[in-house]
Amino acid sequence: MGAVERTLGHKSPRLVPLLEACSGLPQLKAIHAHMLRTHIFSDVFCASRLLAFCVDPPHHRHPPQPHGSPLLLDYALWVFSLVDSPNLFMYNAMIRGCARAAAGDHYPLGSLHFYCQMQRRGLQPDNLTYPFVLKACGRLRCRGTGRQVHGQVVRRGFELDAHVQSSLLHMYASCGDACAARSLFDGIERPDVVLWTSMIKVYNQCGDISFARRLFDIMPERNVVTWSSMICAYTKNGHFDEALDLFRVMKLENIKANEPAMASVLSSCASLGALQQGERAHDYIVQNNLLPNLIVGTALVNMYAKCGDVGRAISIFEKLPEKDWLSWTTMIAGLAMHGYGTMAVDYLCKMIEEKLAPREITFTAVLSACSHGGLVEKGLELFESMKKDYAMDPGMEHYGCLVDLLGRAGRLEEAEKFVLGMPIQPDASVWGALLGACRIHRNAEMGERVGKILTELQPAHSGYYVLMSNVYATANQWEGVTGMRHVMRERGVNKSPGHSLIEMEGTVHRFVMGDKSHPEIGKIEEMWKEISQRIRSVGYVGNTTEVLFDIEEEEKESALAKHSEKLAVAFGLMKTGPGDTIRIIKNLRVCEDCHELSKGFQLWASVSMVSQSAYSRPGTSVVVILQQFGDADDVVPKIIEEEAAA
DNA sequence: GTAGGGTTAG
Repeated sequence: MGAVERTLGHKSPRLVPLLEACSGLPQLKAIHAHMLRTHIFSDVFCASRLLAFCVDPPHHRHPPQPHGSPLLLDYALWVFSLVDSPNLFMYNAMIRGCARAAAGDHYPLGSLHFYCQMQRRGLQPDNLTYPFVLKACGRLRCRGTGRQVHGQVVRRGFELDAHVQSSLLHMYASCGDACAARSLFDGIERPDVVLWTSMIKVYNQCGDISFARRLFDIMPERNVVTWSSMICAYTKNGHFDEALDLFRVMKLENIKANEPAMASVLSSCASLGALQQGERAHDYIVQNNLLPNLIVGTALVNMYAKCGDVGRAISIFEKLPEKDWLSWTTMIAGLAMHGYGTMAVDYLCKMIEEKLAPREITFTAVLSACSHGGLVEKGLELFESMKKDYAMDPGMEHYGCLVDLLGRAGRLEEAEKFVLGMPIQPDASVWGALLGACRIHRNAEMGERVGKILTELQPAHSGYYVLMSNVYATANQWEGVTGMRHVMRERGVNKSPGHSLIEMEGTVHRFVMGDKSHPEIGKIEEMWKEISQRIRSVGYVGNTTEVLFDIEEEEKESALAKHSEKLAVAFGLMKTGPGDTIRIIKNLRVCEDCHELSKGFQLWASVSMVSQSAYSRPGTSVVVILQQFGDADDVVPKIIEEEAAA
């Protein structure tokens, strides 16, 4: 028998300690039943305490859970409906609970409903009502309603309350009204840290991140939240280097980062493929005791998977004390990137066994795992299960994955039929997946048909022109290639430069095709010459099918030699020693020749390729990982001899 | 008699 049951056995249990000891809904129901039996529920104070428990349960305070508990909130809604004339406290509790609820729009709407109802019943809202009414307006992105509430705030004289002010700023930020936020802020005489920090969100929301940074630099005081807000803003807007730079400054200023900051730092490392910096962030997290935290843990899994170390990702995932649907999905997506199709499907099964329902993006991840792992039948089966067992309408990504699945397996006609039979209008990503399959299986006839549709759908997207001329090139139809280049020039489309990133001693180096700007470019080109001679001696012939121009074979090879991934490989080999790992992150897919070449390296290195996106199409990122086993000079000839002997 | 507030994350 627990404390609650024991106390309930007393003649007149004291309510407050009883609720403090209560650990969840079953015990709460016992207490509620007792209150109804003994008629103390009709006491407004007692009923208020019960509601307060539902909205802020003591077991949710440490660690704080910003969204509250949906089950308890629904119970609160029911309890509230049993009360004849609720008081201000009870209305505030309901408005607070609904405004904070995690899922769906109907809860924030509930806040507005209770706010109107209390006034109809003659109750005056107070300064503690407004922060949550405004939060609800922000979450609903109702600028009109928000402005009306702002008017009522002024009429009732709460406009000088700092909490109300920051709620107003936040509401305008969420509704995208930077002007209103700015004029409000300018009217505040001595804004505090929180108000300044809210302004960072305002400018972040409307995309003016450099202005947000200017505010950050000039504000009189900064706290941890200010720092993490700025780091998060950089990450959200794709300024990953700036995010990591700011984290560095933060450490120099001896400010201890918190969980949200670290989640963003890890996410930036993931996008940059910056494994070393990610590892350092991991150390920092351990040293500062920021684990176990569900979100930070998931961010670590994501970082290790995207940086190419799926083994670490798995071991961290397995040790997470708590996992939700998103941590499972992140793990499945990580396995998909590394081609572990069967394992990804196993993890989906385990997730379902843990009673966690897969969501739409979970299916995107597992379908892409099937397509990268060649599990065609399993993929088709899961696609059906998604519709049948989970009542989901597949989205564009799911159709894209399926086209990719069929296309990669060479079932091109089936894939095309599937696209034509889709219940929603296929977009460029779906056609792009089919075009990619045409290139792999060298089907110029279908490729031309699909490419025409694509370049009409997205005339400014360079990737599809490139892919289409690749289709022509693989089929040796050079007139087609020249034609495509002509159309591109006519339409003003430029091939967006592919780049390769490589991290050395914590610095990320960027290479683009034919790039001469790197300070060590001379040595890099020397290194490349040496490598290419050596691999040529073991039988490497440049795969020139992907060069866009109709030029002589030798020239094509030298065009290939300038590919950014090769510059990065050469640089990596220069800077590392035996046993080191070389990781290269690409913004576009790796060209076939560079892929072949990396495979060629397997003579003295272990190579794997990882695509960072759900399904391959022009513009996806690919990670090339080279593991050096030994010094090229000694090892290569030896291995070759051994191979020859075998 | 009650107690309740603003900014940051995968």
